[in-house]
Amino acid sequence: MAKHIADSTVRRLSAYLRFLEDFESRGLSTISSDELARRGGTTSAQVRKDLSFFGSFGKRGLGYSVPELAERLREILGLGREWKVIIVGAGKIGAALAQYRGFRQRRFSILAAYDSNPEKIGRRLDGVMVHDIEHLERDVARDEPDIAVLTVPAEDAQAVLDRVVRTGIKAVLNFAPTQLQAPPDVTVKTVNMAMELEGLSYALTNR
Amino acid sequence: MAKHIADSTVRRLSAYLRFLEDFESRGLSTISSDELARRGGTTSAQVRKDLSFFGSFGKRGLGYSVPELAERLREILGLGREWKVIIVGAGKIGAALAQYRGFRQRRFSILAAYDSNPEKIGRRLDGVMVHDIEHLERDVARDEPDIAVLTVPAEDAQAVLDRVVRTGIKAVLNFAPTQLQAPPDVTVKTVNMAMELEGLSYALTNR
DNA sequence: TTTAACTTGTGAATTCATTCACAAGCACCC
DNA sequence: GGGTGCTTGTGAATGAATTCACAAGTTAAA
Repeated sequence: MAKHIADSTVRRLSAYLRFLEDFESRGLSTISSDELARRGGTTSAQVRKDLSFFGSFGKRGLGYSVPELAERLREILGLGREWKVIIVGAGKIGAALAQYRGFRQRRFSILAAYDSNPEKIGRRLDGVMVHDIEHLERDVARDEPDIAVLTVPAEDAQAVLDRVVRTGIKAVLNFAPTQLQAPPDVTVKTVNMAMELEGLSYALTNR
Repeated sequence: MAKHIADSTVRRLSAYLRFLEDFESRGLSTISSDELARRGGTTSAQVRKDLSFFGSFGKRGLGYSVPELAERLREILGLGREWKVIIVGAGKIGAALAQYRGFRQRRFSILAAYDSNPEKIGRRLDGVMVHDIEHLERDVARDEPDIAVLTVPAEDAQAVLDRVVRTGIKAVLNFAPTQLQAPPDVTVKTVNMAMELEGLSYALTNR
């Protein structure tokens, strides 16, 4: 990939794809940047600029072919294949994620969960087996998961991340409310509910 | 508030506060912008600029007083008071949130959960009672919650948000993977795991 | 074929956010 | 008191993201 694409752009592409799939299922064949923008809470210029980083997919005067654009976005986002996921931390959040439909819909397949608590090891979270974290390295070498989801307490998160990174996994989704350090070739995305809540508190206070 | 403060700035303030509280508990009395930046994965200039929007809290040559800056940040973020929260949707994610420690730590107190499924109504999620959503309007009028957390299926999210907005609630944390429309005086923050996962897929694909 | 109505793709302009760079202030020591 | 070493606060410079604005391409209808 020649140019660097902003994170915000990738997030919007992801949103556009969702609308396109909705349109696709309703049998619509074309859509304009304007319509896509209205759904995505942005502007038509933004939609066209976002897409222009990757090529020109539309027809002037007409708009975009829904199935074609959807397919191109799936390609760009790397959703044309299955991604293998492990969950590290079998607490409540881990359990909620194990049954989350969004994973399957996008062909993210959950291989296993890991925990250090003997009471949890051997149980199942919605069909996902909880293994002893001591087997993490062995299992990763065997199953080659692409993504690790971290749902461990904040105080353990950095140590667990370091361990995950050493296994060679290059993508991590972190739910611990803490800033993590990782080498540059490992992508870490953090979902931080505490931060969102404080954003709401700020908004409620300063108006 | 005179100037408009960027979302990214507020998120960083939130991160700084977390480190400050950590320092506070370890009894440290001062901290430099440089140290704060190292922890927060940013630069010292960024830290100072962020704080400068709200005043000047440091001492040249010395840094910032840890308890004082923490207190100021709590004020700025509106964390000096209790916020009342309701959870709408008593599925797995709602259940995970009901027991999430981060709420209590920041004095976000969960009043109740709501669902339309008769099997869930009357049960408890970690001490939080699940009520019939038909009582939402009555209960909101009585209890005056500040924040609604939406953990309903994506296809119901907009309708439920509209209903929540009509009760007068001005802040919503949405977990449904969908773009929601709300009036400008209502702040909606969306936590979209699907989008984060697709960001990881993109990163893994384009390297 | 010509015209009218649309809509894309994209440089240029603008707005917004981050980084630079340094004067000014403070603490400590000689 | 003056010098040294640090660190803040902030205008100015840079960089990044968004919006503007319009030429160029497409369809459909007259």
